[in-house]
Amino acid sequence: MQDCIHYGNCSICCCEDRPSIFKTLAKEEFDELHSERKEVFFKAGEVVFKQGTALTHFACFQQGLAKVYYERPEGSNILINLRGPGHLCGSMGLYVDNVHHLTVQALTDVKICLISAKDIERVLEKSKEMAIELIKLKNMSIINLTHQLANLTYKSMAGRVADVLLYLKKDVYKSESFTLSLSRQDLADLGAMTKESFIRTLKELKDSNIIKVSRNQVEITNLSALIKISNS
Amino acid sequence: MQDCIHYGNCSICCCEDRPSIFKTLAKEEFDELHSERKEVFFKAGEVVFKQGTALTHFACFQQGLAKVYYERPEGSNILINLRGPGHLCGSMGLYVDNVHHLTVQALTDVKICLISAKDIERVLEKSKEMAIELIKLKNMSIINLTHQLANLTYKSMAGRVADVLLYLKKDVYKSESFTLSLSRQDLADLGAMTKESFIRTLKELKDSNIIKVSRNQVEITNLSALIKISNS
DNA sequence: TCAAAAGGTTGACATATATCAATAATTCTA
DNA sequence: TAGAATTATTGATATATGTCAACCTTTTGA
Repeated sequence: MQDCIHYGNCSICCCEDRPSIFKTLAKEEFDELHSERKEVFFKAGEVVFKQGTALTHFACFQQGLAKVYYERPEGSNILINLRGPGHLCGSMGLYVDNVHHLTVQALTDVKICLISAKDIERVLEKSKEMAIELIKLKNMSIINLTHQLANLTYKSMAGRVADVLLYLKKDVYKSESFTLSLSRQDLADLGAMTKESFIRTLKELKDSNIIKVSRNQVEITNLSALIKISNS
Repeated sequence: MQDCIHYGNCSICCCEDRPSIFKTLAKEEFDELHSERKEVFFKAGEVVFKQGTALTHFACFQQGLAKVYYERPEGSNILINLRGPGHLCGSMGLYVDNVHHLTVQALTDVKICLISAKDIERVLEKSKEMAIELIKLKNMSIINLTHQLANLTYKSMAGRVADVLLYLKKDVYKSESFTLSLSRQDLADLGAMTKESFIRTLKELKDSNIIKVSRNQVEITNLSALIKISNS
């Protein structure tokens, strides 16, 4: 990674795991995005982007955790994914309708860089490398969504709960034990089930000594068993 | 639309509704893709792309209909969408792992242009317009998949069957009456349910005089009622 | 043309999951 | 710190959907 050419920390230059689309930029284009960025702090519970509103900025996450969900007309939510340091978010409506199609809400206090969509568009016109990186990112999203579609529609509850736990371990907390900043309802929304069902299935995993749970503390004690269950 | 500069018909120049990513190309880049294209015919039932194989070509559909599905390890399929004239398909693994993540199978006899992924990559390096069009296409896919995720996980069977019928009307056959080239199992896979459940629900719609069905002939007779059901 | 195969339909039944209601635990706030 | 509000948990029950088996219809191929 090239040395940082700017003072302070920001997700588009200094963050160890900044979004890949910013890694290939020439200094000039980089500066264009960097100088116009806005660093913003959100408190837990605050909404970063609201589904249906105009897409004016992208978010680069620096610190904290947020949930990204689709709000169904009748009120139920489907939680699509969680976003943390190094993640880009909010670009789904770009070149389509310039509207946010999902709501992003902070789960913990969060620090993000807001980058103007207009600036991104301008740089995309100049940097084919960034455009290609963005295509790559989009394809990765599509692959993920396809797997989610298959998993959420065909797996049993046990499999889906296992998937949720494995997702938290692998992509969110990067450890086999972690302290949740999500509510039981959030976890249930991630697995496309009711919170009662999630809780019950979680208890079964606990009773089988595959995980330890107490309040928001989770530890996966038998990973291979959990992986096996995730296939059901 | 600019006049066709080539003899014959092909999905990247003459087709009225050719994929939008080819509409902005300069003559030179256009020729590069055009001269290397391969026109191929598949018979109903033949596999165009097989999940897991190397992504060497994209497909531009000219005639016929194909189903795109994800094969689950245990054998059940989830049918993601249908592809017909003007549709592009097979680019999901581009810049990621260059592997096909879905299987594409002809439902009717099908005519497609195969365009080398290498050629596409080369042109993407030159044409920012095409890169931007591809980003747009990817975002549209992501928006669709998000809606599918929400619909398939939270709607009742009746709502999902209605969605399937409305999808066929709006995006596939573009008419309120049509002759299916999909089996009942395919339709069920589109709605994430068993074929028995699909058939039963279809019968309820028929008995309520919302649709007429006999074998592969379908007619939507009460569209507003069907739309109302699709929200349940 | 007939038998076999494939696909479609229906019914009886099992079961996974949601719903509703009551209680317990935790957190917020005055 | 107490009471209120939110969140988590558990149990009883309802219900939507899947499973299995039988039968019917259409297509296929010798």
